[in-house]
Amino acid sequence: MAKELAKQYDPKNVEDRIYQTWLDGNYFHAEPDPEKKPYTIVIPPPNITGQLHMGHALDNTLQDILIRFRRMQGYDTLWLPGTDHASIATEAKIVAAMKEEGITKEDIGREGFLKRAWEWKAQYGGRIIEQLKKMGSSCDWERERFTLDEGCSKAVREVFCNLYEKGLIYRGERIINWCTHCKTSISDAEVEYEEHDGNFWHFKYPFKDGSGSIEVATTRPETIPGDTAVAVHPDDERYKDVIGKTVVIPVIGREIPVVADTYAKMDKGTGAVKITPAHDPNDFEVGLRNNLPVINVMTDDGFMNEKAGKYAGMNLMECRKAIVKDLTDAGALVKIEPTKHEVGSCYRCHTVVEPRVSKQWFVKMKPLAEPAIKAVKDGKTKFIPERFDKIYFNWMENIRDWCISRQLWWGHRIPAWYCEDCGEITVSREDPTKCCKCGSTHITQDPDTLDTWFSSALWPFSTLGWPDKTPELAHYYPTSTLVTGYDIIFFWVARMIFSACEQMGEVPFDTVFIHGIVRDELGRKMSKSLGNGIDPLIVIDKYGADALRLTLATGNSPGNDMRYSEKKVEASRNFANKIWNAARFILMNLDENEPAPHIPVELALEDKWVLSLFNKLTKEVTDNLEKFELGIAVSKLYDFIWDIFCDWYIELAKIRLQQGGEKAAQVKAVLVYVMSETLKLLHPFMPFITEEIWQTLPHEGETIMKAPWPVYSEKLIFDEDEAKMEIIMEAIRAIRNRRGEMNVPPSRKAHVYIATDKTEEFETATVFMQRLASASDVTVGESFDIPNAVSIVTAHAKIYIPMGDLVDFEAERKRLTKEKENAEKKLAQINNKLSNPGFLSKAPQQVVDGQKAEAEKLSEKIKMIDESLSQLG
RNA sequence: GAGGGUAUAGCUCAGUUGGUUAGAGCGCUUGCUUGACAUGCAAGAGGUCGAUGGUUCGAGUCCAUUUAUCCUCACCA
Repeated sequence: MAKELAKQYDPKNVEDRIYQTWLDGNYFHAEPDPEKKPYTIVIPPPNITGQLHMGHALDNTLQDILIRFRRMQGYDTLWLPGTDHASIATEAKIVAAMKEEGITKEDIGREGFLKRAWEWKAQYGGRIIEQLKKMGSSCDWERERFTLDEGCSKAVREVFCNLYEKGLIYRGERIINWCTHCKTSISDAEVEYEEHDGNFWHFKYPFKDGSGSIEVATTRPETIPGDTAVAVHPDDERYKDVIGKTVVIPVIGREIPVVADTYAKMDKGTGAVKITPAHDPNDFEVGLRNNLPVINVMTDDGFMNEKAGKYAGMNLMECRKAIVKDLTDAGALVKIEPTKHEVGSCYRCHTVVEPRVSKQWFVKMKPLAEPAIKAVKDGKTKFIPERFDKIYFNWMENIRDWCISRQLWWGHRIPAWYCEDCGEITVSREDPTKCCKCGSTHITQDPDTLDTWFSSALWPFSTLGWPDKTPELAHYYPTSTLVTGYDIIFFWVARMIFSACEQMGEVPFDTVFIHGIVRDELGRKMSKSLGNGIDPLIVIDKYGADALRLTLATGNSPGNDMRYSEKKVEASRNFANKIWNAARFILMNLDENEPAPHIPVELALEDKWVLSLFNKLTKEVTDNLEKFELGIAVSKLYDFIWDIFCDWYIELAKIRLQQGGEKAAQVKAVLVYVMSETLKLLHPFMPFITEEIWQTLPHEGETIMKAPWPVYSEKLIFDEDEAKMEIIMEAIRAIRNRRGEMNVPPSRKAHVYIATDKTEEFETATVFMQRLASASDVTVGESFDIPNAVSIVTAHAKIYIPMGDLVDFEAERKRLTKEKENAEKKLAQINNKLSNPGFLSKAPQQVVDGQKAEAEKLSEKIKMIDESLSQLG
């Protein structure tokens, strides 16, 4: 016994230590090597406010699998990590922390606030990175980036100026989504819609000339003080005569015109609609077309302002109630109609979003979207699974201009300066000292910052040094694969694609590998409010990172959601333990001076069998990984290791190990070879345990991480031996099956007689039968006549076990009859096919031959069952 | 309103370009202290692949219709 391992695998003794050796070896670091093909992944940068959750665990497991696979295949592999400053989320956290201390942003001012934010980043920004390391992520930590670091900021500034100079960034008064809690504008993508119960309130607006009234409906009565018109359709016969007339807003008393606009739909409600340009996107358009004034009646924190008259100071809901009451009292209410409608809320704080007119910076999207659509249509970037390109196209084709300015302090400040003298805007790569038009030095910078997604949109190239021409950019760009969840396609993936097409003239990545979200055991989204989130770190602590990774990689197909359950992790943990014990068994049998893994010259049947299966496994796993079928790849590995290698090969190996000498040396070599090669294939999925075992086994090289990926070998094809082995295994299974049915304990051995024409196979199998089928002895011959025996029929043999005292002959006859019927049924099906001329002429020869062979096997089996039945008497 | 996903064993899910008898894990039943592993070994029960129709020699897989369920997008008073 050379080395000894613990009886059970304990990841706690292994994972941190192994990770440290990888760091010490600098194995994750990449330097551009022009001799090698690059393979690059940039991490979806987690927020610095973030804590590792299951989504990160899944996302990073998938990335690490791909990166480790390609690294072993010999690519120049770079996985570039980093974090996102997450403007709105981070600022909210810091503001909340300050609130605890009783201070506000305004108390400490912009500079003081930013100082605090950077301190906060220094303190907490590294937390998520440390957590990613726990997962085993093999990122090049020397190249870690931050969206607000110097290089990224330079890229942001370059892109802003670039787009501004091309007229693709502009400043204007538009309706934007306003979050009254975060007190900032947000983009369309940042609004989440949810169905709410609400009402249509129908009100009468009287004509000024006393000639009756016009009825309008609204779901938001609090906007009434901001009404500046009532619109009707120009072709609407009912209202033909009122166009141009003046109505009086009830209670408010302000006079507004009735205008004709096609926006008013004749078949909706009364056909007349009130227009509030300051607080509704459509109304804003109507206002522009009809030159209506824009009256903003709300403050930036969700209250009515002085323009709302007596309602000033109320919050929106109070105002709604008050207005409804006042209008009702004034007799203006016609009816209240309950309804359901979509209400937008802020994706960060879930406060109801108010549409509001405001002066903001926008990116003109149409010219940017077109090349980005074309790039995907031309296949320059492929989505996996493919169906996500539809989602991408749908969004890109219907995109509206992107509001990029935020009324926040934490972020990239907008590089625009306003001249107090001439009003000109100076946009510049370097901070200007004077107005670009009049030369005045009285200029002030825009106080706003950019949408956090503006900087993450540049991530694939800003992190490689752009706008500078670095060797990294030249070698690693465009990146290879982007791994992310479908929930982030609009926010991030689409914006990276159009940004890269515009700035680099090239797509940012070849492939977007999309995964779903990890749900809880009941299929619900994991969320803070439900409290159903599972902390990956706790799972790792209990079961190990390898078990968690295996769980997330198994049974997960691209783009689909998956449910987390602890049972699954348990099964993964058990698998880790299984491998551990297989290794333990091998090590127990190795000598001190065991040679490095190699294939011995002399091979036994079972050696060829296992090598042949391993060889096929290598090909399949490689193919699957190249096609992003990670779940399929890992389940094949699982099956091979557990069923083929452990349950069969190791059991058979014990025979020769006990014999010692040459035979034992031979089988040891095969054990070591297959084990260590299989560990390589498994390494991307379970990096820690595979490294730990690989290091303990005889090996060449420093780390399994850099060991060459196994390749399919012509020398390891042993089809005939595989077939022979299969015949033997079939017989062993059949014997076990019969013994099992009769509840015979393994301790009760019995002589086994095998009547077969495959005498050679079964003679080699004698020892296998003794070991695996409780045979005391085995006699192989052409035919036997053994009374009172249990008989077992396989396609290639008729097996007798004289255990007459245990046999119920009546049951035996029934069983054999049933088995015969089954065989006959199948045979009939196959013969049916084989007599079909269409099948014979159109099916591939391989399939036809297979069916013919199967038919032969079945007839043979039926013949043998008949024999057995007649012997029963 | 538009688009999309999913439906396969009691549960959770795989199933690759259509091809022998549709798989796994968990759960269940039976038997095992087989000197790597009870986080284990062996055996077993359990499925008309949501429904209908079509294409095909052949359909869980492709097409159409339909039901259930989930999601995304959308400015409708």
